[in-house]
Amino acid sequence: MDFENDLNPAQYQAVTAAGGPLLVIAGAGSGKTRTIVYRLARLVQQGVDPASILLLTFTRKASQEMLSRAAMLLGHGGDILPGVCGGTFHAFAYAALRRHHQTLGFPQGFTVIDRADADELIGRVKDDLGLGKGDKSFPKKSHVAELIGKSRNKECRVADIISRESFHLLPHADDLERMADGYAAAKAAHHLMDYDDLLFLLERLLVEHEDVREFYRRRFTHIMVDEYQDTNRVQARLITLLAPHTGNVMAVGDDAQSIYAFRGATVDNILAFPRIFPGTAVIKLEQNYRSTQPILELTNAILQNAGEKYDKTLFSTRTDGPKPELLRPFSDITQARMAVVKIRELARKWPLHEIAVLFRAGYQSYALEVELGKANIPFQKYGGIKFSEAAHIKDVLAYPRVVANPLDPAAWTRCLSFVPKIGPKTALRLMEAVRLGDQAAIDKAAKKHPQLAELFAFLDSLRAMPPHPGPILERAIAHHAPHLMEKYPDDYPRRLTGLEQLQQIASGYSSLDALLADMTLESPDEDKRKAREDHLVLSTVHSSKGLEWSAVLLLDLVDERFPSRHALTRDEDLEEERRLLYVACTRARDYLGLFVPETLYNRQAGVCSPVQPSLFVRELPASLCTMVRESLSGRPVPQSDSPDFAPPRPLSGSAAAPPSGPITACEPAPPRTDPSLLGYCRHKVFGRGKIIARLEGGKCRVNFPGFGPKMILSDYLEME
DNA sequence: TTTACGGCAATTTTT
DNA sequence: TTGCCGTAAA
Repeated sequence: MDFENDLNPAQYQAVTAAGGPLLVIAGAGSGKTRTIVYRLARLVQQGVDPASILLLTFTRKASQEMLSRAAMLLGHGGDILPGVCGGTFHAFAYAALRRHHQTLGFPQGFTVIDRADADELIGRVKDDLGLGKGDKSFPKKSHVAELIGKSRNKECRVADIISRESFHLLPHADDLERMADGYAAAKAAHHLMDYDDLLFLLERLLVEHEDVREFYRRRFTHIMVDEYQDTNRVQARLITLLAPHTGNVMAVGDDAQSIYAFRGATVDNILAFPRIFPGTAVIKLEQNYRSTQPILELTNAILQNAGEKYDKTLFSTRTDGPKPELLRPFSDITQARMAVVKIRELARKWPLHEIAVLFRAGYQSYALEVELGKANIPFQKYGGIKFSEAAHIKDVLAYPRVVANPLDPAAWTRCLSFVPKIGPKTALRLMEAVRLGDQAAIDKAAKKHPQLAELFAFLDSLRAMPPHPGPILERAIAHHAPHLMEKYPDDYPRRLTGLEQLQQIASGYSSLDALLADMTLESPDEDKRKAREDHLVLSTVHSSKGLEWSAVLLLDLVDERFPSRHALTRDEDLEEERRLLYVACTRARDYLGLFVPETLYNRQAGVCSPVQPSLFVRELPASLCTMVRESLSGRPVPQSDSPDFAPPRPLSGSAAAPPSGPITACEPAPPRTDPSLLGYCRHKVFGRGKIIARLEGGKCRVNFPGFGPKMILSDYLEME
């Protein structure tokens, strides 16, 4: 290993830094992973026992990649560096809690629940408290779950979250607090833990049990934390608690890439690190190995207007390359077609899997997905449903879950839902009967439903088996197969294949609990990146973190979409959107294309309305990109003049026809008396009404039942 | 109490 | 488009 040659001076400094706290600010594409891997390898080479190194990462994939690369450096072949304890905070917390579960008063262990299970439980709490019945203004259970989760991650009251970002729910604040309490109580009663509990409970374990804390502080002499900018407050406290006596805590991150504030991550952690660990050496990695200089100039400009940060300016030795392009389709609908044309062009230069299309939110790629289908371009979407979230997987896992924890309500309802005539209510009663050991009630129900007796017999037989996940899963799948066929008649074979994969995964485990926890903590959503050969990549910006492509296209860079309209009111939210854009643009190696549609199609109104380019695009110096307009044929046309962000002129009047094709997209709007514009509409005060006529000045005559005809500005109407 | 159906709203990001 | 929720029928 030739550290000096393989690394640049800053990287070398980070890799060879002596003991003590170390903070590495690693700009995008600056060889962050390389630095961690080399440091890991060097420590081991210097005789540090791998088992005394703790490597905390954001995803399991990241940790595996680092460990196997370090092993390679050390000449261990393709193996993963043996002994190093690596994984996510949640997975580490789970392992620790499991080890010490008696200490914490969970003699029977516990089950980790995912977001869907939490939603369900919260729904039940809502019913129990009799809240929200017939009240349309009461938030849905998943929304409530979100609020509760946020309050825990940010460590404030639910009411605070509400008053900060959902003030329309303030009338329900008390009820929502009660639900948060009820949810916590329900989890305790059923031996369940959600993601947040894992972290808080680990903290409690370490604070209250000095012996346990000392155990870990001695066991790990070196702690390395990746993506430190995405840690929340508990996670930072956990690091402090775990910090070894040697003081060897290394945090790596980039404050400019902090994009998880919505779930409690705070940039403060990385900014405060040197204060919390006095004597911290701070090293900045600023040389970028990924992108061309023109792309970096744009990304640096995006950061220019950011608030508090570690100042850094990325530079590259790759001075060549085209400027980023600003692509201007007529609308978000024609954007999809224009993107396909662009993708075809890029695909002449790079394989498809070197091209990615990124967007702010999952739904923004729907139109493109349709066009890609028509154009026969294969693609792979990231951020979609994960393997372990697929319904059939959860269905099958419900059986072993009942075996592992007979108090698990979500698991019971799932199993029992396959017995005809048994719904949520009966399922709940049966679970109670099981809990109380009320054999009479169970027998009675079993007599009534023959299939129920079968199910109980089956579950008992599972319980009687030795606790090996492999065989248990095999039986569960066999038992479930008929239901699968019934539930997914056309999709049956594909899902069965998925279950066989699950069986494979399960047989690699020796403990049922560990399998179940892993399935909720880190779904093996595989290395489909490399596995699927030549697929275009579609991804949300969040899921693109840490990845890179030769060419990157970014969709919908207009106000309300990116930045998202939810982020427009508060400054800190807007700052996060800016960093999100920064992350997106820094994924590109050679080509970056930014789509800025001139109009957005409004489905309800059936028209396209003009939009402003994204705030972040507007503030960019025009010289940093090239503008390309959409021609009538859908082909891009380079513009000789520099970008100009005067608000786009309305195509005709206040509305244009829906863009069904490139040509019709700019046909003149129909005359104002066109009957197609005389449909039904809604008004905040008068309710539903019928438009009788369109008048000058954007006004309409509308007939509201019960109120009679009124003259209304169409801005105040919502079309149906 | 279950199940089927239809209306209706919403649609950010996720360990 | 989906998916949630309330309603009505069985």
